[in-house]
Parts: sequence; structure tokens; C-alpha cells
Amino acid sequence: MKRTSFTKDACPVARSVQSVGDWWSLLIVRDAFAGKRRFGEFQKSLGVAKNVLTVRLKKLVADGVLKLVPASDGSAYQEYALTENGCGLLLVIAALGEWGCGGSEVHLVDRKKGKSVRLVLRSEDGRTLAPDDVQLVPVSHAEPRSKRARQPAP
Amino acid sequence: MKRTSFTKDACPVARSVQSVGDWWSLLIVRDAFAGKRRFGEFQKSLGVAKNVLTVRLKKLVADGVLKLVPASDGSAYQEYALTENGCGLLLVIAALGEWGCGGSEVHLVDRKKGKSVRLVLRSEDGRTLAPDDVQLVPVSHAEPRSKRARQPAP
DNA sequence: CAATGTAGTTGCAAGATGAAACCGCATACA
DNA sequence: TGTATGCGGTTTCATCTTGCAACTACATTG
Repeated sequence: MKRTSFTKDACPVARSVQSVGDWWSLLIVRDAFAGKRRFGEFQKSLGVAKNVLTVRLKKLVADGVLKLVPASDGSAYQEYALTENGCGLLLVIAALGEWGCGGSEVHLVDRKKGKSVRLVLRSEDGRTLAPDDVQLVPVSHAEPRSKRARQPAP
Repeated sequence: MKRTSFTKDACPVARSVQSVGDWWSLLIVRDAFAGKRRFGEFQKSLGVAKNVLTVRLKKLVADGVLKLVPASDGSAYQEYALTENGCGLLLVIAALGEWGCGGSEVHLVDRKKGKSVRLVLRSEDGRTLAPDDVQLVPVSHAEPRSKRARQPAP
């Protein structure tokens, strides 16, 4: 069945899921952060089917997460690189890493000093908050969920 | 085809994807943070097929993200509540929200003061870092990817 | 007690993922 | 220059996943 589309969803989480919620997409982004650039590099590190990888990379390019650039070794090939928008997904990858670690392993480090790095919640007035101190801003779900990229009613 | 399993993956991001990477799972977690507790509440707010929701809720319970508790209105029904482990996914939801906002909307607020809240990267020595200042800790992908929950070689 | 509500269960179809063979162009090397 | 290998896909087919809607059994309500 055609997946429900969240492209026009009022909720930004849903819109993000629309872009990177397909199986393999977040791991592709992770590998892009880890320096993978070539089709074959992604394919080997992930062990993903080539046809799926092709579709995924195309979508990530279309959604502005990755861009195609000339290969860095001067060959006629092309490489995939994170866009500025795509770089914003570092916090998502970092959060998933922290959660998957269960708080024990070090997943992220300072490039220069090698110190471990974590995510924290910060209020606009500068205070650091605990998860219990915050809440999601409610959004209206009145926008009908589109099943087949149906055009919105005029 | 049976989805590749990341249960035993060396990378914590992959392990997280194993738990919450199915279509709908992250939105269920989002709704749990938003206060949804009943099967019917999740079903209505998400517009998800009931059979899929059933399977998803079961998996989230099995993976320790949600727990089943007696209904808060004293009826014989049960409700789904985030576990302590599940509460750790707030950072994931927050990160997805920020990325989906493109930096413009307010997605998370301080419960008491109503101030907007954002995620920041903080080094263990207390400094706040920019995304370009950090890198993922490389992990070995030597663990074979399991296709059908295959048992690891001894 | 009948009607409605709730939390699923079931059957079926279209779409998604994985495996592997195939293809055409690019590169390397003798 | 010619052959072998590498690269980035494309194609076909099988199994799994998501969505739809009808059905079921228990709970609640008036």
C-alpha cells in the first residue's frame, strides 16, 4: 500500500519523517556524516540492496539533504555530499546515537579536543533543562493526511 | 523481503533505527509525549491502520519504549505510557522537530515558563559546540548484518 | 437490555525491501 | 590498443510491509 504522506503535515516531526523516515535513509545520512561519498561506499558499508540505495539517494537529493558533486579524485564519477540543510540532521543522528547507547558509550566527540559531546536542552534564556521540564508545542492535525500524494483541496 | 536487522549492530544509531525505524513508530512516540495514551487516541490522531498500530505498539512495548498500564479513568481498559527508557527519545523527537522546522517555528517549550527550547551540543568540559566542531565516533561494521534475525556466529 | 464504544483481528491488495543477474560506461594496466 | 576490472546503476522476481475495511469480542452507557 502507498505510504501515508506527511509532506504537508502541520507537525515538523512528521515532515522530517517524510524525508528521512524510509528504511535506510537515516543510516545513509549517518554514513554521509562519517565521510562516505561514493555510491559504492554507501553500498558496502550499509550492505543495502543497490536498487534501494539508488532510490534512497535520489530522494535524499530531491529533498535537499544530499547533493551530487563531481568526484573528489578527478574521475568522471559523481559523489554524494551533505547539503547545508542535510548537515542539520546531525542533531537527529546524535540523538539517535545517544538513545541507542543507553547513556553508556561515547558516540560523538569534539573534533579538536577529542572530548565527548552530548546533546542538551537549552531554554532561550540560557538555562539547561531536563526532559521533564519541556513539552512539545501542540499542533493541529486538521490537515488531511494524504495517502497517494493526493493534491490538497483548493 | 525480510528487513535487515540492526539489533546487534555495533552502531547505536542503527540499534535505535531497529527499535523506532518502522514507519509510524516515531510518530507514535511523538504522540505519547503529547499525552496520547489509549489505542483509539493514537489511532485517531495518526490516522494509522489499526492492524499496523497494533503491531507497532506491541513492538514498542517489547523494546521497552512504552509500557501497558491500567487506564487512568478506572475502566478495565489499558493505556500505553512511555517508559523511562522511552522518555530518552525526547531528544530524537526534538531533533526531528527542529530539523523539520527549518529553524523557524517553535517546536519545544519550557513547561513552567513557556520559553522556547532548543537542542545544543555540549562538550564534557562545558563548552557549546557547533555541528562542524564534532564528529561521530567511528564504529566497526564487522558484525554481519542479519537478514532474518539470524543468530550470530559463535 | 440494546446501542454504542473500545481494542483489537482478519483477509486482501498495492507498495516496499532484498537478492542477484545484467548492463553500459569508466578506469587501469600490460 | 585491448582486456580485465571497477563503478553506478537497472531489471526481474520473491517476500515482507502498509493500508483498507469488514468483522469480533468485550466494555461501557443510558
